[in-house]
Amino acid sequence: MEEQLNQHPYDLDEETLFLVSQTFKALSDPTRIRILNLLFHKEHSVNEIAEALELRQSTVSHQLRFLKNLRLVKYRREGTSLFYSYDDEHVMHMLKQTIEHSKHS
Amino acid sequence: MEEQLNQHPYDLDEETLFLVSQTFKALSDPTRIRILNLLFHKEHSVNEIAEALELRQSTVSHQLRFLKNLRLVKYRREGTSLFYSYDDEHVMHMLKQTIEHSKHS
DNA sequence: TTCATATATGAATATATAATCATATATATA
DNA sequence: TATATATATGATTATATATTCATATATGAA
Repeated sequence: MEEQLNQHPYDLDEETLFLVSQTFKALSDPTRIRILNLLFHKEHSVNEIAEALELRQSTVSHQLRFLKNLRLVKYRREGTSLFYSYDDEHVMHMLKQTIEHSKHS
Repeated sequence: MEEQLNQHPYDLDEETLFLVSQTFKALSDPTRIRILNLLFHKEHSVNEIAEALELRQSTVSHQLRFLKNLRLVKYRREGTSLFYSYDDEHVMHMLKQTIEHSKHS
């Protein structure tokens, strides 16, 4: 028997609410935005990202794990390096649009 | 003389970064998502929102202030009631798309 | 196997944030 | 003016989150 906590006609069910909030939360942090913005152009290794954005390696790694869990990025291995690239066209499109929107405001 | 803190070619300037992160932060909280989702259909007073979503009046008021500061909602007065409606088509479009996207995943 | 390099992970900490309570403010009406 | 109703606000608290340091793990080369 399914739980039905949301009986109001114009309210969202919990699962949808969680997914939507998580997606936008991924895009709500400046560091994650900068990382994804870097990945627009091409894939980058963890160290490349850290150097380009002047961030600690562990900071980048933690944030990449966050993005990976939401399937917003993926990676391929090359030796000891992991090259990350984006993995969600819809989210990247939203990000790009909002960046353009913000630049002109 | 303008400050130039971001010398890296593929990085974003601070102002854009702040605007983008704030916009997505507005959409990253379940309560704010539910409020905006309610406003898709029509304007609502603060109490109507609180009742429909089973939230405290002060919770709704605080969140509406947050959304108002970002110009995502506006209001009109009618007696002692304030009727809130959305005020940013771009953001509402993103929200709707992401909700639909999440419902089907 | 040993060493070097790249990345991931866990714990700790500082900060941000959402919800709540109590109360203030504003408007309308008697 | 006095009262009722609707909303806003400030302080508090609990929770979530980002960053950092120290260290573990994994891969490749010598």
